[in-house]
Amino acid sequence: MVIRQRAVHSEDKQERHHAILDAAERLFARAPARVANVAEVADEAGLAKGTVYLYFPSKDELLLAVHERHVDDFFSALNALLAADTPASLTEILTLTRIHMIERPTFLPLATRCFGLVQTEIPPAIAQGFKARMAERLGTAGGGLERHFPELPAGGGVALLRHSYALIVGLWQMAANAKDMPAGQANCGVDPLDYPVELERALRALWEGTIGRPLALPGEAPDSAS
Amino acid sequence: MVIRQRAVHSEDKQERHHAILDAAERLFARAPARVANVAEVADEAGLAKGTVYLYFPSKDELLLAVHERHVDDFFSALNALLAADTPASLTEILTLTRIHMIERPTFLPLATRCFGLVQTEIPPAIAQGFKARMAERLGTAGGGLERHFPELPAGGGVALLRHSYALIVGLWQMAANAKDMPAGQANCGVDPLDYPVELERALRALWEGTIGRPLALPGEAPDSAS
Amino acid sequence: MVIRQRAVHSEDKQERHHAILDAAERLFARAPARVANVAEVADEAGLAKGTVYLYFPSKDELLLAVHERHVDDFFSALNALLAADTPASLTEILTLTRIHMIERPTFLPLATRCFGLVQTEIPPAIAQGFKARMAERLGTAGGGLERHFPELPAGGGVALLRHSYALIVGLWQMAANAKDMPAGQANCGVDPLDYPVELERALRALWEGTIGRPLALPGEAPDSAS
Amino acid sequence: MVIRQRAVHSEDKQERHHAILDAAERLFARAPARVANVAEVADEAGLAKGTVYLYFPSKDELLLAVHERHVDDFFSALNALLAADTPASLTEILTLTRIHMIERPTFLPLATRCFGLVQTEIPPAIAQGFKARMAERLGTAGGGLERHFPELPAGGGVALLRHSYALIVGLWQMAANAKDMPAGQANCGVDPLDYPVELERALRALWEGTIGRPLALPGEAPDSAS
DNA sequence: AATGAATGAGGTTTCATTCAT
DNA sequence: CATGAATGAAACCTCATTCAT
Repeated sequence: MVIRQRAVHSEDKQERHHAILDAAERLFARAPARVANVAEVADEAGLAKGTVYLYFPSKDELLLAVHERHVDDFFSALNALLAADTPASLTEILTLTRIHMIERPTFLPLATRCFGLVQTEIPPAIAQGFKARMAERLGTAGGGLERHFPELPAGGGVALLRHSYALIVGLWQMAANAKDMPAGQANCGVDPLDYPVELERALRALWEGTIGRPLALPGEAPDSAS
Repeated sequence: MVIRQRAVHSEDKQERHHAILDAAERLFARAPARVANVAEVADEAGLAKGTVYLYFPSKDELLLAVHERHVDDFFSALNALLAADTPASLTEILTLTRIHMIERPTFLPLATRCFGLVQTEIPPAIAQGFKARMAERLGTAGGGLERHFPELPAGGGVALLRHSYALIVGLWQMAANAKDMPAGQANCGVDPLDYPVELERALRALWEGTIGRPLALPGEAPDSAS
Repeated sequence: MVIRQRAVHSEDKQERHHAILDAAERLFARAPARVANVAEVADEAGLAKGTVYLYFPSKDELLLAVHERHVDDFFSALNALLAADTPASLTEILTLTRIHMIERPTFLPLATRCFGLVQTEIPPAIAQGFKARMAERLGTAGGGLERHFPELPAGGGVALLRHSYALIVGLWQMAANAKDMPAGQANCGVDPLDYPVELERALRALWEGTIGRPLALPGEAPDSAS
Repeated sequence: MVIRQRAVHSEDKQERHHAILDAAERLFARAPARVANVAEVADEAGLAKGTVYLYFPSKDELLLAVHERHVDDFFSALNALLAADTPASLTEILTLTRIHMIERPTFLPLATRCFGLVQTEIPPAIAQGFKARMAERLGTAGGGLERHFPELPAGGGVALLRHSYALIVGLWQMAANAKDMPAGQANCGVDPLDYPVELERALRALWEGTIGRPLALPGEAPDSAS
């Protein structure tokens, strides 16, 4: 066992908090198929099982916290992009998505899992807090989006983000399930789903269908209305 | 038809099979938050626990079978629509979606759950069979779609169906999460998500963005290319 | 399913009886590590599960019947040998043992298993019947032995047979357990147990120790007292 | 010594370990016919079911540990006897056997049961460890035996111990089965088997046959070669 | 006599959480 | 604060036996 000092100061506690989240994320990245149990998380963090419960009231809320950190990272980057004066392109937004969601191996499995948690396992009060914070981030980003794409009606930014997120999560689940499909004739002429490619196409179609005009491809001029 | 004490004939067995699936679905509809255990399913079906195992090799495969029946119902209806000579409208397709997925209270929770099962719990051979059957249904429907919407390139039908399904599932997960959001200022100007409405908008945007032309609203002329 | 005629005559029933015993023995020979379940036995016999219960009151008694048939075969051969006028040699007796017990792959695993059954699972009345029949065979053979080896006191034949059987069964269990012992230094200079060789040595020692004089080796003159 | 609520130190854990083994042994002694389930063992030890699994990875390995403790006790005593300078007599060895095997009511039923376990239920790695430890004990004792009985060839000590153990176990199984044999004529002149008496006779015969000279009876001079 | 569908008791194991130390 | 031993509910699955057909 690693002998660790006690976290007496608030900053130390923050550090522990992070260490546990990191450990959980690491384990999840290592084996996205299963959720590690608390003992493993504690071990990975160099702590004892009981200590985890000093920092998180339950395993579910720990998982939710990991997820919320993911979401936060994405929205921080998105809001930074949208806060700038220079018009943002769909391509730039897609890049953010790729970095924070697609290529982060834990984002999507965890998002899927947390959806169920918030529904059922998390105490309502906690769940509401989570939802409220999500709504706030969403509102900010949605507003920013509307500034960059004036075709969007009021509320259209939020809606477009929601739809996009739905597509990202939903398509990933399909892609994960379509993997290892039998080859040959058995696939009935249905190509296996290449998630990143397919997602970009789908998002582009969604955005163009929503905004009502073609949006520049990478390398072209920015597609925000000037 | 008389309900036999024992399912001796093949048709009786089919009936039992269905009865067990029905029982599982009923329980799941009653409490989508949790998956009933096998004892409950057996009870609900009026059978003994062991009997369930005569018809399904494991609990997971029972759940998957419920899900597959859902999916089958939807695709049957869709293919029937697409097989007709009269051009199909997006509205008609959306109606099918509503009936078989949105308003069937077990479809979406179960779809979400089964995604995880197929990934990890189901024996690979069984999982592959499931995926192959899904691919076949998808291929058929995708081909039909391409006949009705000639703007779609080869493979575009399958892709559009996939994207739509992704949107349906993903947005439902968001909507389920957004429910019970705190009212008042706390919602930060973000309206709670009305799933059916929002989904229809999103799907319409997706389809119009994909097909490249406006598709008629309900009450208007059919939008398939004549 | 194999459609079979009903066994109406007594001889037909005997035949079924045998068929079931044969099936059980075949399965046990195929996988001595586990006891087949009743469904497998029925299947192997080309019958339905319920039919097995028409011929044997329980699975345990079926197993015991297989074992008793084994034992019977051995004692029949032994008694035939001892009934002859020509003196029997230890070598001849060891040969019988080898044929009926050692090289019959089901004898020893089943003997071990049945020992437990008779103790606990079999109804006392049935168990007593089995024991009484065993005692009868043993008494006959013991008497025969005493005629061939006059050094044996009254009762010494039975005792020697018992001791021999104990050695056969006990040593087999040790040998079975010693198999797959780690090689190299780890075996502490203890050679792995070669059951047939070791058993012959042990039996010879036991018999010579009991009878009190050297008994001829194979190829030598018969060792029965003339 | 204070019985701690929680076993925090290594020695406390050893104690718990023992307590669980003791509980299992007690239950087995009480009803040798059946193996208690884990819940019963836990109960008997005053612990919860889960706690047993903190100390033993599975029920089978718990049983094997009880058996190994038995065997260990016997070999410790035997090696202590053989390590002494004074020559050991067969009588002394038989006494050890009686104390540790015959009169310990759990030794023989458990040995019989464990034989099957090691064959099939225990993971190979664990089983090999068990076998290796058994081989080591056997090798040590066999070597000691050869010092006390110089007539034994190299390896003869191990062999004699094996044969003796085989006789002990095998004859016990016969004796246990012969118990409750029907009285009167039905026994065909075969006396019921008095295990301790019969075993002593058989062992004596085996040892004399192996060593090649009469070994003193109790009360006589020591029979080790001087 | 034959079948095989139905039964349901019975046992093992996991793991989130608590709380004595 | 930190630990990790202890808990015990929860769930799955097998299979000998019964009995309606």
